[in-house]
Amino acid sequence: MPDSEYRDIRKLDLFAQMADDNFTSLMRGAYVQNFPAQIELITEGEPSDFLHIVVSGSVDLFSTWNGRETSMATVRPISTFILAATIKDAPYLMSARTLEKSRIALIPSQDVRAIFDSDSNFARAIVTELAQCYRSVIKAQKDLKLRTSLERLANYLLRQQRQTGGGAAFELDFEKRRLASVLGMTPENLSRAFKGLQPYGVTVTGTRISIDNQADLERFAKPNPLIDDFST
Amino acid sequence: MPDSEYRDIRKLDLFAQMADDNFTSLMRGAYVQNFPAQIELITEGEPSDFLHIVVSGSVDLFSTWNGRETSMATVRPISTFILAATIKDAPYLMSARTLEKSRIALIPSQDVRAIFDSDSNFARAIVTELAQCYRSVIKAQKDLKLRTSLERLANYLLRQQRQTGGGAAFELDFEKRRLASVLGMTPENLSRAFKGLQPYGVTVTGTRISIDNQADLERFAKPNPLIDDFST
DNA sequence: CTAGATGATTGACTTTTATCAATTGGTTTG
DNA sequence: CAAACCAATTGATAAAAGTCAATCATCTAG
Repeated sequence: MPDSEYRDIRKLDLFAQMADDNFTSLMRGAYVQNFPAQIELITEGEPSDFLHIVVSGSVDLFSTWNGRETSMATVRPISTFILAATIKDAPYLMSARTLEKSRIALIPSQDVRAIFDSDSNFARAIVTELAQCYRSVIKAQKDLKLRTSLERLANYLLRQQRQTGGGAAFELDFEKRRLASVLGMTPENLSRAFKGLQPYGVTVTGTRISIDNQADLERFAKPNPLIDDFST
Repeated sequence: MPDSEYRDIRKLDLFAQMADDNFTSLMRGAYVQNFPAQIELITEGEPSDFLHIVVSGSVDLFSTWNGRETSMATVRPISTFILAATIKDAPYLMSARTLEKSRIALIPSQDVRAIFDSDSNFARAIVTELAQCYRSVIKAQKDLKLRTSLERLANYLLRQQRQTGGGAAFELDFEKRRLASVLGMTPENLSRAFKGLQPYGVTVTGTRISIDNQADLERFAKPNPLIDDFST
């Protein structure tokens, strides 16, 4: 693993406070691999052999049932995924596939569990990370249960706007079909939902979104930190 | 706090492995209180001052937005709730109200955080608990995004059946209006959904459910451990 | 026991969302 | 360049779910 990557991973909240020895030992057992786009990295139901870290590129976490599929989350650098399965030594609940050419670090789950047992700083970091993940899913759940698809889209746009710096115009960070899946609707419906937001001053040109009337959109979307603020 | 309750709490996975001193010190700062039914114990958005433990009775975790309300989960004895908020020292994401007369233990959040820092067995238990909670919400999320309301109800009934021992007939464990909310539908819709399951051999009499054709219902519901098995 | 309250159900209707089919528009590739 | 492909959009329709109002059933308080 190149030194710069090693240092980047070390800087992750999850690893930042742990003992040097333990980090080194974790990394000794780790692979780093380049994957092309659209490769299925893990499949739900399989045992969790590795904790994964997205070093570059991006990864889609998705689930299937009865021939249907839904996108649960997108993982972007630099962060980990399937920490809970690793810790519990339980089967993956979600599958993962690369969205683009990606570089992924794989740390054997049993190493993670072993060092978790011996390094209390690492254990604490894991707690914080898991609590964060838990709260994120709860927010997603509230979004899904309390809002219509139009409201979900409106709030998604406002979040995306904030995340890209707050300007009136910004780019969607993934293709619309997957945005639809993330938001829990069909692509056709997303198309119509974008139209439905026109009266509130939303203009769409390809992947470019322009919010022409911030106040109107916010009045409609009613964003709420207990749903939309991913940092707390 | 009566001795028997003290011992029951001590037996919880979360506290079972921690040092005696630390447990005693946690409990010294704790209150135990009896609440009547329908009392709002915590309100979403408030700072998380206490980790709560349901000693007896039951508690509904729910959320609201824009005048709408949805039931997120039910907590039954003996377990804790809002652990993630306590650990992160972040605002509650859900409100909680007693469903019936309930006995609740309240442990000051700062005590939990302090002992979490010093007792690594406790920290480990918290990790396991959080990972469990996280995976439960992911399952709920999959249930919601991948299934229609009829399928959710069918699978709920099968889960409930298993949980009550597996017999063909069993009781619903809460009122239908709240079941509807948990399943993400309106009470009217739940009524119709029960009718919709009649062709698969489901009979409803008040809160009593009878599954007359197990195979048929399962063929329709297609239960999946990665969604419906809450133990992994 | 009865009146009142509350939850459950039903019917009629509307809204929301999904499905299917066809078209558009851009991109890739032989 | 043209064919092939694929995501996105659009229109027509169907299915799912929500809303509103009325009624029914159950339970409880006086």
